[in-house]
Amino acid sequence: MPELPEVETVRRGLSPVMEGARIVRAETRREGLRWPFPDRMADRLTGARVMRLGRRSKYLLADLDTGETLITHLGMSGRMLISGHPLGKFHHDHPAPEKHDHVVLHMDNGARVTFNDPRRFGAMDLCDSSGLEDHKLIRVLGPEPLGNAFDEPYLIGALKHRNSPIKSALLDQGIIAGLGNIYVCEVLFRAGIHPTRKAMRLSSARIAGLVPIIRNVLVEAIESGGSSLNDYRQADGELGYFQHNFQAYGREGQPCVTQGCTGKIRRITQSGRSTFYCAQCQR
DNA sequence: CCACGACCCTGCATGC
DNA sequence: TGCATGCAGGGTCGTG
Repeated sequence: MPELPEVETVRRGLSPVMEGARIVRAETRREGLRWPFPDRMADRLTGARVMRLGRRSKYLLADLDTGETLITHLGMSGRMLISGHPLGKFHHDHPAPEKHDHVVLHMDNGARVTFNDPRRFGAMDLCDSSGLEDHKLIRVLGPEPLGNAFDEPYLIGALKHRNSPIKSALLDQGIIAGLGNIYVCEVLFRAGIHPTRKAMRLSSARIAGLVPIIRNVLVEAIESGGSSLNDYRQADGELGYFQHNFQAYGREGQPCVTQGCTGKIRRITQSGRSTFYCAQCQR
C-alpha cells in the first residue's frame, strides 16, 4: 500500500484524531508483526498523550508526552482505521475486531485507531524521542525528497558512483527516503530515462532533472490523497485517486501517453519487482 | 564496497 | 469446485 504520499495521507487523516488525545488503553492482539513488539509496548502506550504526529520517509512517528516516540511502518498491506470519531469511517460505533486487526489504540476522545495488516510486513517500535535519529530504522535513511537537504548537487553526488540500474538506485532508501515501486516508475517515465540504465552513466544534467520531477510527482500524489490500489483507503475511509494519474505503473500493453509517441508500456522484472516503462521515449 | 536473490506473509486473480 | 501459480505498494539478510 504505502509509499511516501500514502503514509503522508494517513498521517494527515490521523492527526486530528490523535494529536492532543491520550491513549487510555492499548491492545496488542498478537506478539508482533515483522518483528516482536517492543517490551511491554501496551503498558508504555497506556496513559500517553500524543503530542504530535509526524512522518519520516514511510514511517509514522507519534511523539508522546512520556518522552517516547511510537514508530509505525505500514509494510505492504498495513492500514490505520479510525472509528468512533467524525473523521473516521464509523462515526459513533466501533466495529468488532477483524482478523488482521493487530493493535488497537483507544483514545480519550472516544476514537479508536486500529492497525490492520494482513501480510504483517508492518512494524511498530518505541524509542526515546531524543534518540529517534539514532534508531536503527531511521538512521539509515537518506534525505526526505520534499526537504531542503534533497537537491541537485546531492543527487548527482549520490548517484555518481552507483553501478546499479537507476531504478534500483531510486528505490534505495539510503539515497532517497520514501520512493517505492510505483513512484519510481512514474518518475522515470516523466524523466524519459530507461529504468535499466546504470545510474553512474547518466549525465549530471539528466540527474539534476530528476529532482524537480521527484518532488512534483510526490506533491501531486499527496494532493490527490495518495493512490488506492486494491482496497487501500485513507484513514477516513475515502479512496485516494492518484492511481488515475499513473502514466506507466500498471499500464502494461497500453499505449504510451507521451504526445507523438507510438510505443506501448512494457513490463520487465528488476530485482524481483515489476518495472513499467515505454521503451520508445525512455532512453 | 557493491548487487542480487531468497525470504518474510496473506489474499486475490487467473488458468487448468 | 479445487488446486497450483503468480503477483502485490515493504524491507532485511546472506552470498558472491
